[in-house]
Amino acid sequence: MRKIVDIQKKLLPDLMQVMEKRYDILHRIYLAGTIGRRTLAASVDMTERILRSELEVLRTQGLLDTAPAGMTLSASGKQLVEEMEPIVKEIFGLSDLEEAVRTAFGLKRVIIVPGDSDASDHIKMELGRAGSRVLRDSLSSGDVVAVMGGSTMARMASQFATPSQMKDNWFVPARGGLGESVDYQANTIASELAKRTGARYRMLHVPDHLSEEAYQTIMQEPNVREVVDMIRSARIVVHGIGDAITMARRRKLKDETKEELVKDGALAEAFGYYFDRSGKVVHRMATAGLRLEDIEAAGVVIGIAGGSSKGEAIASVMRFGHDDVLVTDEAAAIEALRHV
Amino acid sequence: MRKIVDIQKKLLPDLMQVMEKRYDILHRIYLAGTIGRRTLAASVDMTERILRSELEVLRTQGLLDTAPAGMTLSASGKQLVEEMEPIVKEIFGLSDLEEAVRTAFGLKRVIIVPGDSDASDHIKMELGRAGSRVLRDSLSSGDVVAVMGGSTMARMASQFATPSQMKDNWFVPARGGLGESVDYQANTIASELAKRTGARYRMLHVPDHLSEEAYQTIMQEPNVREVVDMIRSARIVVHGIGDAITMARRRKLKDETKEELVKDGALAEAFGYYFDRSGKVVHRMATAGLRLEDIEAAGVVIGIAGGSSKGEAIASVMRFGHDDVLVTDEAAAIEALRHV
DNA sequence: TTTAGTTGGACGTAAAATGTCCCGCCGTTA
DNA sequence: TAACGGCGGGACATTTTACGTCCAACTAAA
Repeated sequence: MRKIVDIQKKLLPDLMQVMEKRYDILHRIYLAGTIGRRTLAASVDMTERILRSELEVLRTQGLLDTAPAGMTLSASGKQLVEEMEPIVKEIFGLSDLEEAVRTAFGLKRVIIVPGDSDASDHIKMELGRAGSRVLRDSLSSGDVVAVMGGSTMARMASQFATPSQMKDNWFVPARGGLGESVDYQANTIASELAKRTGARYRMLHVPDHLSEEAYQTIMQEPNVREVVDMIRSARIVVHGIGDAITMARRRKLKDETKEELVKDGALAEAFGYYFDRSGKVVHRMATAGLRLEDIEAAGVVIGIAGGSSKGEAIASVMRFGHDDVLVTDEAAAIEALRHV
Repeated sequence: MRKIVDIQKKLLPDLMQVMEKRYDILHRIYLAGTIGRRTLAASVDMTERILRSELEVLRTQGLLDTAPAGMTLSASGKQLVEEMEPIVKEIFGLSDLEEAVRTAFGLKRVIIVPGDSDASDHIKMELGRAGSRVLRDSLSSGDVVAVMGGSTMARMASQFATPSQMKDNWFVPARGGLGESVDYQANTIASELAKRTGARYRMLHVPDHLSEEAYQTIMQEPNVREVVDMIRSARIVVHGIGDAITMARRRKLKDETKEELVKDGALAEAFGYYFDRSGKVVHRMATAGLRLEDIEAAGVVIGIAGGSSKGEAIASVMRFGHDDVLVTDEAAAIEALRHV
């Protein structure tokens, strides 16, 4: 059963949405017993006319009876709702969890894929796909998108699919930083996204750990300057979320810095910043690119991370409070809710 | 698995069509390896533009890669097609059967519901629902519909659902005939259909087995005359199909008439006529209403019957050759094909 | 180099979806 | 009993979407 639903989700994403909508309507009527169109419209948050079209379909299917006093489910309508409950849980079951996470961290939107990224590579891929969908749906014409690095971001990029070319979009790395493996660098990811979508991109080649002097010098370079300005004007920011200690090691921070991080209670890392349990910034990576104020100014900030081991880190970054959208998996979501 | 799909079909009536269409597209690309839009359009029999919209969905879902040389399935697209093959067989298995029956009897359209009406009442209901759908889809504004009696027709009527009122349609009994139980009389069925749809109806109260004289007299009655004229002008005729002997018994024909029927090889009964194996009329019910020439003149003739026991009778009536649409079940269809 | 086939863009038209308003009906309440 | 509020459903202008059609740019193979 699981299988056919998965297939349908891939093949008929539009119809699945419609299905949810129609089930929602039926379910409300089921609960209300008998209810009028206008009342119902308010309750399921649709305009009256659009609801009406849906009701016509349901009536055609014989699921709905109409009387002057209002609408009621027919026998087969009631039966359908009852039979559907477990199926709906299966298909849309994570929406409750999504809503819980959304309100817990005050986010605009939360997408949760089923499973645990720590346990299976397949889930990691799904997470990437979900992330790419969110990014695609957030994109408007002319948008500049700043992306961070990391393996999750790389998977997101590799799963990105677009119906048409996006010639007037830009992808840029959110920050410099060449320390990591090339595949996972923000530069690489920005360029892959651009290639997959027909968009344009810019790279930012600024080494980590620059002295203040060298930093100032390199920032004088017109082409570096130009890229940095573009990064700072990004309307959309997409980033992964990491464990602070792991990230520090991967970035080869000095031992004393690492100790300092531990002392300050650094727990999570995102877009070059290190956060403690309460979401406070305790350290920042020394490189050019997106600053905190740019993140605050960005239109849409999307965080992507999954796996139960990252739950706490995700909670920490979400408490920081500048993300709009979180894409995660079931295990991480449950774990994150424990650390609200 | 069957169950979940059945439920979804109620909520999304065109789910199957869309799914089949998209699968078909993917499958062709799968077979072709790499193929262009125009070639593909011809191969799946769609216009170029409509195919293009579908392709966009598939591309968005990451199932499809596009290159200047043509389109190819992505890895997950290939996987999807492979996973779908058995599912498609199960879900769409009946469409092959439908096509076989359609061509065997030269019909315009065949609808087959899974199962055997003889075995389960549930299937009988499904048959009724399928029949009501066909009738609904055939209806145009202003149509006069002549319906016959019988338990299948009664179930069809009770399952009829319409999205909106049909005030300018008429339902009339195809023939007189009061011999049977009231619930199954054509008059009752016409009135129920009218009530369920907001359409108008006329009744025809003419007893069976009238003498020629009485028949002529009753036909002089203006209101009888009027109804009969309306019946004969019906654009749509809907009828069940019965076993000749059973029907003869139910209509309380005289023993000698029954013997005659047997002698003439009467096998099936439909709209008051008895047919032999080859589809030739061997007897007619003596009552007012639709004549053979009216059936030939009707725009749409819909036959509804199911159950393996009726397979032969169905084949016989279909050979008669004036039906346009057949609604039946899996068992009857298989049986009918044996008697082509 | 030519040719046939490909994608993607563009655009006017047709069709469907939608917002909006109103009417007549019915049960309830004053 | 009369007024009222909520009901379904009809109607219609308008917006949005789908669709048919044509064309330009490009590529791979002949």
